[in-house]
Amino acid sequence: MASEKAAKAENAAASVAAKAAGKVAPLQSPFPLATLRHSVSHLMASAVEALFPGAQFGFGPAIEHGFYYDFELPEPLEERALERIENEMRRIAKKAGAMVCSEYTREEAAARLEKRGQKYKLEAVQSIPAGEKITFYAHAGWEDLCEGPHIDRFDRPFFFKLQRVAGAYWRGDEKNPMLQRVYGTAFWTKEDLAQHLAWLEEVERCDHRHLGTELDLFSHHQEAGGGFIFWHPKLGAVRREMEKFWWDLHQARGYMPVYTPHVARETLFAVSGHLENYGDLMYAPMAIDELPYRVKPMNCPGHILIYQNRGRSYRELPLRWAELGTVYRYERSGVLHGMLRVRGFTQDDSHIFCTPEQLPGEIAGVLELVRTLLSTYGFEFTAYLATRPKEKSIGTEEVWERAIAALKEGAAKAGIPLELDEGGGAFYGPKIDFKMKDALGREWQTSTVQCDFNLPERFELSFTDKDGAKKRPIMVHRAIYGSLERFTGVLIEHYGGKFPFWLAPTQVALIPIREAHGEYCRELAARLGAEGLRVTCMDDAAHMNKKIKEAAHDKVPFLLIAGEREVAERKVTVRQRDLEQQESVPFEEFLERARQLARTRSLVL
RNA sequence: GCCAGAGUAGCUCAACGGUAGAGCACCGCUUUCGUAAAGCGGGGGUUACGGGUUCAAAUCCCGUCUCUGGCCCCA
Repeated sequence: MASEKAAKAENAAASVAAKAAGKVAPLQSPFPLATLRHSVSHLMASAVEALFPGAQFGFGPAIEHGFYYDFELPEPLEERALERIENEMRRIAKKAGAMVCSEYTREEAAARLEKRGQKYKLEAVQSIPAGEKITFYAHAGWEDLCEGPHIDRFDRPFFFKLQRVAGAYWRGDEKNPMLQRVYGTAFWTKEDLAQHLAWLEEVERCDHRHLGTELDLFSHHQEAGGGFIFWHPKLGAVRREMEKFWWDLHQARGYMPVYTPHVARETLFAVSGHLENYGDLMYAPMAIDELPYRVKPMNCPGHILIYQNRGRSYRELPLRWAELGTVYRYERSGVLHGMLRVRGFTQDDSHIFCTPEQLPGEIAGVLELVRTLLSTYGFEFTAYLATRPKEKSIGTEEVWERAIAALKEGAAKAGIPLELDEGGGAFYGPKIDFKMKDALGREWQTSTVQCDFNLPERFELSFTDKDGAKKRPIMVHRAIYGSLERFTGVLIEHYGGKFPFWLAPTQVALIPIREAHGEYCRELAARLGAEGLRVTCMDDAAHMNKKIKEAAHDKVPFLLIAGEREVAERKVTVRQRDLEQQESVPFEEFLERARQLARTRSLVL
């Protein structure tokens, strides 16, 4: 078992490394890539001023894969203007020569910006703390307030591309005016740029929205409104496997299933505090028998009602209750995105009610569960301990300390290292969030474990302890998939639509060479089906070339081809996804292999 | 929600003021074939929806819905 896990992890790591290779840029030249990109953002700004006189400038930093610069322009910027800007950048770069840094006093700086009418830059210069240096960087007669650092000159070889235009609020605050942002990227070599662009193409190819259409996995509909996912049968099959796996893990760890309604009286959410703290994200009330009801945005109040239904003894704790609970949240239209950001989604939600003493053990249990689940899908992950927020939060300092200590202790027990996310906790308690890395090297937030001091208080939860005293239980919220929709969307991209055998919507396709071999194939299909495998028998009149093409298009893991030779020897010719070479094996041997792959939830295929 | 762009057959796209088209998919007939598209034929669109301009609108204008890229927020 241990070696099997190691093999899984190794396989996943190799695939991650291979795919991520595209985005790792080697360090070269005397300046880091981020410095080059920052300088190219200046170059772009100077080009924009040349082409759009009267432009106001915001900020223009380097970011993870490139840079951006925010502008306020007299006219809307269209994507097709990017080429013009690029050409102007090349023209300026040719004659630019050196990049020169000058230091000024606050007054001098303000005067220089005033002269050019740069209102955003003026605001920026005013917010530079006293005592800090105020510098400008200039090239080709164009200067910008900037702390640097920058490359020394523009006549070095470098390669860039402007990518897209977008809107962005000044200083990220939606009360401020919206500026136009141009994103781009830059590299020291042509090859690195080409490699990065190839990686972006690969990301595009793996986009779950495209694959979702191509593989007939899911859809959304204008008739239903944005943010609601319709799972097609093929993705339904994947989800059933995910749910089965999920439940197997939970059952083995002492969780019990609960089921709660989707709608409840508004008063329930008033008691829970959701109305007050979460109201903007909740759907409007509906009147039932003249009383207001709400669609649930979270599952916790429902689980609490079950807890409260009778007195609880310390003997029962910890209680671990789990539900695949579908919740609905009003998300602003602009944030919706495929399966990754939706308005209705199913959380693999669970609430653990326990004593303070039990907390570290419970946390360790959850973390182990997270690790087992994520690694089965081939994800690497990082765990972050999120501590008390600076602004409002509830609970005494002592309670927070104890909970954080319990989270740390639990993580140590489970052998999971924690990064620190200072002040990132919820107002009601500290938490551990997981970021998992997919095959393309991108990070996603899914799993979370949260301590909650708020709800037990609000609902006055209690248990009777050994000494007969009523005490307050601690509540742990945790979700591992987070949202089935989001996790599945990430999975589609992670696998590029090539689901491993255990998850594949169709696991095996049988292809008879002639009609006469159809009966043999149907028999084998029935055998495989009886094993619980998802099989299709392609015994219609089409030519076999076409069937192979179709099955390959659907990314079916195994094609079994049977003609005269196979029928005679009770064999099948196995054509494995993405493998040129094929082998002819006894059917029983294939069946055993398929069983094994499914049972172990192998990532190998 | 905000800024910008877009919505034509199931999918990918063409037509960009003058009769809405192609490839793939789908259906039918023929073909029974040894490894990634067999041949022939056929059906399918109130051009997202609603209004307007015009002799004439997929095409121009306005509104709504949905989507895309971002901002903000988040599972």
